Amino acid sequence: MYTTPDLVERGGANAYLRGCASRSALDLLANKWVCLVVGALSPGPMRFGALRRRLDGITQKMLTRTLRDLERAGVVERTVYPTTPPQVEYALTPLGESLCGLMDSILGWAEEHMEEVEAARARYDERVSLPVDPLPRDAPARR
Amino acid sequence: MYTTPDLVERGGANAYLRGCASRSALDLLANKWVCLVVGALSPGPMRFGALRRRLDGITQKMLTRTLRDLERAGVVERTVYPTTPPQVEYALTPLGESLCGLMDSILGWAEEHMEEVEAARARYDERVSLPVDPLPRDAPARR
DNA sequence: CGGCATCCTTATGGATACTG
DNA sequence: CAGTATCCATAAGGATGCCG
Repeated sequence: MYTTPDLVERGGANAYLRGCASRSALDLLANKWVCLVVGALSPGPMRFGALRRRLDGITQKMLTRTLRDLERAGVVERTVYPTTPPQVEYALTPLGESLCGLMDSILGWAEEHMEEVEAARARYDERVSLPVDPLPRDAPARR
Repeated sequence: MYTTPDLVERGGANAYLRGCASRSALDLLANKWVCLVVGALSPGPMRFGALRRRLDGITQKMLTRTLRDLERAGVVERTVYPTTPPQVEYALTPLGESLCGLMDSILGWAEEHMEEVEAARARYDERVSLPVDPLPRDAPARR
């Protein structure tokens, strides 16, 4: 079981309440594109087009919207070089850089555990597609 | 600037590609309720109703769906005690517990930086609602 | 108590076309 | 190049009612 004094402290009474820091942070961070953009900018500033190519599959619309949200939140900084054609470069602010560790942890967890997740899903789908298998009639039933 | 050998290694060439581990992990984890549920279960197993009360504002539908997804992914385990009325208890699996550190980091980041985010948003909204302020005409313009 | 089923509204996000 | 604007399909998610 996972517990730390800190978690007990923070997770106690009214963590997870509607307006608290964790909730608003998750409103910002619990977003696929946000995480990917921050991750992509970790190594250094990047132009719009480069970001788009790096984040395979993102549409121009979603990239623009995500970058605006992050700029507004103070996580990225947008610099326009008034050349022709225009160049727009995005970089993490110090606040944005404070997220890199987090994003890196997610990446690490992904590579360490996603296979296990896939396997669990396969087992689950296997089980639910089975006919009613009569479990042994002792202690708590697990589906 | 944030760089680690690891990040350069992992974030190189084709991280963030469509089918890779990071993408599927984000499909699972970049979800408000998923994070909150894992966080809520960190201290120990909890019954459905307790979870619902703890996660202020979640609907029964979303809680059920989230728990099913997590059960399928092997992150939580569902145990039914066939009493009347029925009791259903949810607990993190070892895989689920491997996420606690991550969730805790997010909580920590939130409490450390969300005020700064709010402030940045206020400044941003201030700036964009201003009339066209003529910037000094030197190097790169920042919006 | 812990769901599932249904209806319905809103948000998300893709495709496409146009612009400085 | 780096957007903005528009339209449209689908998904997310809330409200409500019923059930074992």
